[in-house]
Amino acid sequence: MAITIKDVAKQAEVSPATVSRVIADNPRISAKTKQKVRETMKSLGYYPNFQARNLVAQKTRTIGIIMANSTTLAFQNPFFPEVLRGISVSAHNSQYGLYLSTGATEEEIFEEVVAMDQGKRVDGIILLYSRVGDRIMDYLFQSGLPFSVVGRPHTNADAISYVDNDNIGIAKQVMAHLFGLGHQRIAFIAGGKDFVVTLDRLKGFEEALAEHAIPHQAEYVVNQEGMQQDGKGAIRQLFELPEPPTAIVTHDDLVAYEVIGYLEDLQINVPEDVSIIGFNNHALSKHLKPPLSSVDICIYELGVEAANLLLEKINDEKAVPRQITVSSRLIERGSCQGR
Amino acid sequence: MAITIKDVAKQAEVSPATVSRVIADNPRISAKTKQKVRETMKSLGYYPNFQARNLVAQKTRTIGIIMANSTTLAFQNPFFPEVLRGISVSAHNSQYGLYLSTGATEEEIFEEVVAMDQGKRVDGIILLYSRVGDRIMDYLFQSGLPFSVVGRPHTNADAISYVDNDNIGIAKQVMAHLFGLGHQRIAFIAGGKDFVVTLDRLKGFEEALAEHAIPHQAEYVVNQEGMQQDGKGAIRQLFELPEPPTAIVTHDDLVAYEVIGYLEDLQINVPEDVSIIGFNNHALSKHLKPPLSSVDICIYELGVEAANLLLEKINDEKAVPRQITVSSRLIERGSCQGR
DNA sequence: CTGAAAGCGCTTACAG
DNA sequence: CTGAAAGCGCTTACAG
Repeated sequence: MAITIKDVAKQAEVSPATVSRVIADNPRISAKTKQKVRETMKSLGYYPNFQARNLVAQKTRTIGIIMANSTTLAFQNPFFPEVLRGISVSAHNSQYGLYLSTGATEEEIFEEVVAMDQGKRVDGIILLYSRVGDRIMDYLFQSGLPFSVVGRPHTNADAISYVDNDNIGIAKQVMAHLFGLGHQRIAFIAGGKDFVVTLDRLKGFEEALAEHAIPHQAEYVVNQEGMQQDGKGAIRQLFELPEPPTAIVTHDDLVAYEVIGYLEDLQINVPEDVSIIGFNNHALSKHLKPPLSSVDICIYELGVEAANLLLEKINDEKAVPRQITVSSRLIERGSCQGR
Repeated sequence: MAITIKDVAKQAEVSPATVSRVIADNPRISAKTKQKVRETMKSLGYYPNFQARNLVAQKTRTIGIIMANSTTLAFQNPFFPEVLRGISVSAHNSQYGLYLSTGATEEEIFEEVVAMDQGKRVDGIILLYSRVGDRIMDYLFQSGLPFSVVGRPHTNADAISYVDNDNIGIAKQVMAHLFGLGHQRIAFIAGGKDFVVTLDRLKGFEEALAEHAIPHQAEYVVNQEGMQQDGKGAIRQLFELPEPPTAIVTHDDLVAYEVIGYLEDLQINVPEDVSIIGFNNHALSKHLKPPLSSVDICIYELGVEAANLLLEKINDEKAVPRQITVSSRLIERGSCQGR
């Protein structure tokens, strides 16, 4: 059996209450007593039991992290580890621990969220994604449990603390860059279509076209399902169009390189024949050939700020929901060319 | 205030003890009572409080995950998310949750491990790496807390449950493949030098050379520190040797592509001038040019088995330590050529 | 088959 | 400045 507060109390010849107060560094305890109790704790190797402490304190100093369905490609790209790194740093600074969802299906994850909330397993939750009509977000919204989101919520956004990039704006900037190089026929390889980030970037894409009076052709948009089922075929189709694109924007660098691979098979060269821009600025993108122009969305900062927003709500019951826009910028490399 | 067991008891007109037994599905409770209590739980929206339950049960149904220093490049490559996915699946199947270390330095992580153990915050720990002379491993070994390791422990390996690839063997296989293609001067870009996985692969590398009576040249081994400080310089140096290598083995695919980038800058072509093989079989490696020959180490399985080993120890106090070797195999693509 | 009581290891008003 | 007591929300021998 582990050392308890009673063992320390007995050994130090004080009451358990006093030991507890020494742990909490209560100012009403004399320096002498504190000293004595602390020595005893040390000599006995005492460590407070978290379960007991949490039970009476009615809090856990733990943050729940909800990630999207782990069977998706979410795990392939570096978004998850990088955002987690940001969250870790912020949580660690405030002495919070991290509890991870493990479910593989949306149903399982939903159950976990309910259990985390109702079972008082965490003090708050960070939702690592935002999708349209998400049960989990709806549940959190009505639960009263503090939470924050990485990504703009599709509904009730004003009433929710979240971090996001200016996805519409950055998509327009990417388009402006391509327009500036003389491109008019631009394809867009989009992420999962129920993710708000996808909708926003697509909106920026379309707005940019509209502002330049370029008609929006649906064939130029390839959705994630199309890429996953038959990426090669999807790209081939794109270039069998009567007017094939001269530039491609993809929602992720890894996808960009996958596309570049298919293009090489089709004898289409990047950037000579077609320009390409990715998102997420993968560590590899500056080393590979061609070096990829990519949008750095500052994933680490997204994580840090999401954790900060959550901690703000945890620490202050009536903190007003805040929204943080993390900067993003296009990093130009060698994958685009004027025409 | 949340609904407690007492509320349910009152409403269902039974004792709290009975409600507790219904939750545990105790066979001594009549079907009728169970039915009644369950209905009441549902109608009140009752959820058991984990803290309370854990406190009395003296266990947490939570697994602690210790990852290496998050400031390292560990986060760049897909090992971490993939091994975590394996652990998640196994943990979820057994209804265990995951608690993550957040520390940025070894000291911080050590403190967390102690807190997880002494504070009874987790039922066991999975250590995601194995390095020489690791305080954390030593602590766990003497603590009595169940734990398992991804990677062979450097000391006391027989007394510890761990999963690993046959790193010596697979390194030798990689070498045999290159020998078979006629390569004799082979460079090795190694991982962190205090990781056991690095030592094992290096051992396989050296044994293979010895078996082929090829002298081992220290200049052909580039360690991680060298790559991180000045990767480009390190590769240039390699090819300024009087007898430059004709093949390169790297500890990770991403590093392989980084190297390939430097080689292109040096006007050295892969695979015509130099062959290259990576480890970890990154999702991208089949799409990129050149498609990279790579060792698939089955990261997901490593995670699954590490979790299984831990659960085995958690569920059976006196379970004997077991070691699991997860298969690994070289996947040949276009990055090697005979000479 | 069910209940009353004790207890898991803490914290925190309430007294003094 | 310190202690005795009650209580956080459960579980589990012990009775009956």
